[in-house]
Amino acid sequence: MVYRKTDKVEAKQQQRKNSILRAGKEMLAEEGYQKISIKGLAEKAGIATGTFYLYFTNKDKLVESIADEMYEQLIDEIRLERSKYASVFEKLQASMLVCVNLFAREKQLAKILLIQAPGISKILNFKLVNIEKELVRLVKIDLDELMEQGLIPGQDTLISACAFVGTFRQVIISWLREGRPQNLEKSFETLLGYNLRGLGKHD
Amino acid sequence: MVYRKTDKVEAKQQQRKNSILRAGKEMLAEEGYQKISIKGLAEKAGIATGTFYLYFTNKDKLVESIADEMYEQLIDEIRLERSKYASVFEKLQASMLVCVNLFAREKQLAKILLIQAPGISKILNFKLVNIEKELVRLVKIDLDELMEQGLIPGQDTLISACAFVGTFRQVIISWLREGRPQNLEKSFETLLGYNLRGLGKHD
Amino acid sequence: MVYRKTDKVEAKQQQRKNSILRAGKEMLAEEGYQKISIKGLAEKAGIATGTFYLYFTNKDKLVESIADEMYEQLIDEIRLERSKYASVFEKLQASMLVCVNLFAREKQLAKILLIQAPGISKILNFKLVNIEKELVRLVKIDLDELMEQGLIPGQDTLISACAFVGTFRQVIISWLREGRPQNLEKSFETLLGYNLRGLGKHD
Amino acid sequence: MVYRKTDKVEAKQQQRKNSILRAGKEMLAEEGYQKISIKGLAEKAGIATGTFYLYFTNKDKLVESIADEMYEQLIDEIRLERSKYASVFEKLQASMLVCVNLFAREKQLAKILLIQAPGISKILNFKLVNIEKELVRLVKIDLDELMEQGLIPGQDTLISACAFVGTFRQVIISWLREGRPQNLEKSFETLLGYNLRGLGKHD
DNA sequence: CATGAATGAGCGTTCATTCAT
DNA sequence: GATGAATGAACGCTCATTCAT
Repeated sequence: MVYRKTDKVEAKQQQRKNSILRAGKEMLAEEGYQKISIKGLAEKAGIATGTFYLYFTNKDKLVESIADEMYEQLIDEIRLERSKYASVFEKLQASMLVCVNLFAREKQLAKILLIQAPGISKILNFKLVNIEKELVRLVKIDLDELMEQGLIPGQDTLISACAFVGTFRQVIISWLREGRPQNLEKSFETLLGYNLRGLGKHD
Repeated sequence: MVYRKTDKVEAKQQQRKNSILRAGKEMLAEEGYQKISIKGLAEKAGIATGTFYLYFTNKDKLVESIADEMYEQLIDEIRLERSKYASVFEKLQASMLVCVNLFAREKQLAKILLIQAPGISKILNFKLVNIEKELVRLVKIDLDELMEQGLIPGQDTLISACAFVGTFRQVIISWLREGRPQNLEKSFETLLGYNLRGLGKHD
Repeated sequence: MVYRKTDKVEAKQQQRKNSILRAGKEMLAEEGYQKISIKGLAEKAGIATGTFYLYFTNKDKLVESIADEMYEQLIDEIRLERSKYASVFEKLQASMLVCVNLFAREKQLAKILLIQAPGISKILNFKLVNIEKELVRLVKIDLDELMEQGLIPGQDTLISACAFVGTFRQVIISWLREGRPQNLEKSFETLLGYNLRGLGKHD
Repeated sequence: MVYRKTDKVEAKQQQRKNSILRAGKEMLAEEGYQKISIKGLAEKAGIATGTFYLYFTNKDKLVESIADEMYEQLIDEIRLERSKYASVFEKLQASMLVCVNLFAREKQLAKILLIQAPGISKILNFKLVNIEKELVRLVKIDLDELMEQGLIPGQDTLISACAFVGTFRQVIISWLREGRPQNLEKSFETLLGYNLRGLGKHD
């Protein structure tokens, strides 16, 4: 991608938009959607309340943007990481590692996605839920392939995919809420083992 | 004193309280806490707004009542069911079966607990989260015992307990959101197998 | 007046009405009109909320009744006491002494009349104000007579009557609010002297 | 930053604040505290309900502001006027003349202070009562001094101060309520004479 | 374009009054 | 007549959104 030389104004505007998004994520992670007041958000972003509406149609649209950004960030990283491996097992493993690492790195994102998602406006919830669904879908594709290849026994891969994702989800939630396990990334191997056994992976 | 609180009156009142609770659960399941307006709730329950306050101190207290009710319902059923079995494996299995059956029976309860829990007033969120934590705690106790008895290999039982609960959680969420798997109860065996393998249960 | 033999029921009802009036006065003196809730009033009077409306049309009417009762009590006592004396000076003196003694005896009544009167529904305020006006009117009649008799010099008796009543009013208010002077009745002589001098009473 | 708080804007805001205060005083004088509804007040002030809260924290704080304003206005005028005279008699006279003139000029203020004061929120009542107490206190100081100087005979100056203030209070109240005396300021001399005689001022 | 004061619909809650029992 | 649960209008207040500057 070739960068078009943006003039100062355009840069400033992008910067403003980003500061709004950043403030939005922060508040979404800490307080939940309803607690966000545009006045408070604007203050945090260093702008006037009215300015917010120059960048986002309304409160809902801001949160939609946050969701879209999160979706892209997660799926892009997964795509990128998967491309580095050849075997489906490795690809599957890479997918989950990306999630764990991303969430470990960006707690905020994790809180929004795994904890705050509901209780938000219908449309936003829909978007956030979609991220989760997409992850299960990707895992299911992998499992179907592994089954076809005879690397795992025949099974209801929808259930298995849910189970697979669910184990990670629950551990991450525990880590977010209670700080246990202390080191999320270290738990990855343990969890992966649990799931591979669960899938009945042939040695 | 002529006015007597007759059985009929008392029955009517209990009925009213229940209709408020029912309306509350319904709205909580469908819309989330913040979207509940007392006016709307009262309309749904077929009462005047003021009447609500004869039965509940305020909005928060209603949701607390719902949470408490759910907590008791779930934990009581688990306790009862566990008492029927002797082996830890059977007890563990019974615990999860209770959950699956209860949620299959009371979709609303499942939605509130698994989907809407956050984004609710701090105190309520705390209560709902506690239900989940309690479940993980109970499973962990079982796993610790199984490990001691040498029925499963040495492992980080916190991770395993999370994983265990997480698989059920995710499948139930999928069922709630997308209707798949169609028959939740039938998936139980599959899911149990996945987890027993994951735990490394000795044959 | 010959007492008609009332049956038990009628007695009970009068008793009830009185207990409502008593509770009303108490609350009016302590809290002011707006703070009176019918529920609280009923509780204090030992009746059910609905019962209140069997005895009084509404909240306003209760307070009107209280005002009427107070008016009669004060004016009747004044009339009675005045009748015991021949000279106008003595009658005037007797009028004020009645007020001071009554207020000293029934602090509640004083609080309602001198402190809480306004801020009450228009009509009630009107009634309470009338008590005060009546007192000034009575004093003015006395002063006019004294002037005619040449016992006090020529003067604007409206002003003098207001001044006369005002001195008592202010001292009583001070006593109600701050407890000073400690003994209201002892201050009567002092105050009377102040006013007689003020009126220019010939020795 | 393009938006600048220009003088014009600031003037507009001060004007708005004043119109709220004016509406508040008007309603307070006519209806009493409890009858003020923010919606009604806003309507009278020509603003939206929400706008009120940009200028005052809440209803109580508005009335506090009104009280504070009144207190300062009265006490300041008294201080100023007293400073123009040397003898205590003149100072005392000046104090009361200020009151009479101020109340004659600002009927509203008089109504709030002398008629509506009670029945208002505890804190406000406290403030308004304090104005009255302060006046009595000031008068008492003067009387104590006059007594020390031998210009008036020995007496209970608390009672005398109350009496003194009470005469003015009652006349002003009569003027407010009934329009009599028609000309308040003309009555001042009469009233002053009454009190000086009452105090036993030596010729 | 940026601002933040202004808006007013909508919230949770109270309470004088009604009415079925 | 007595009861107290039920009613719903009205309250003080908040906050997403608009718009004059």
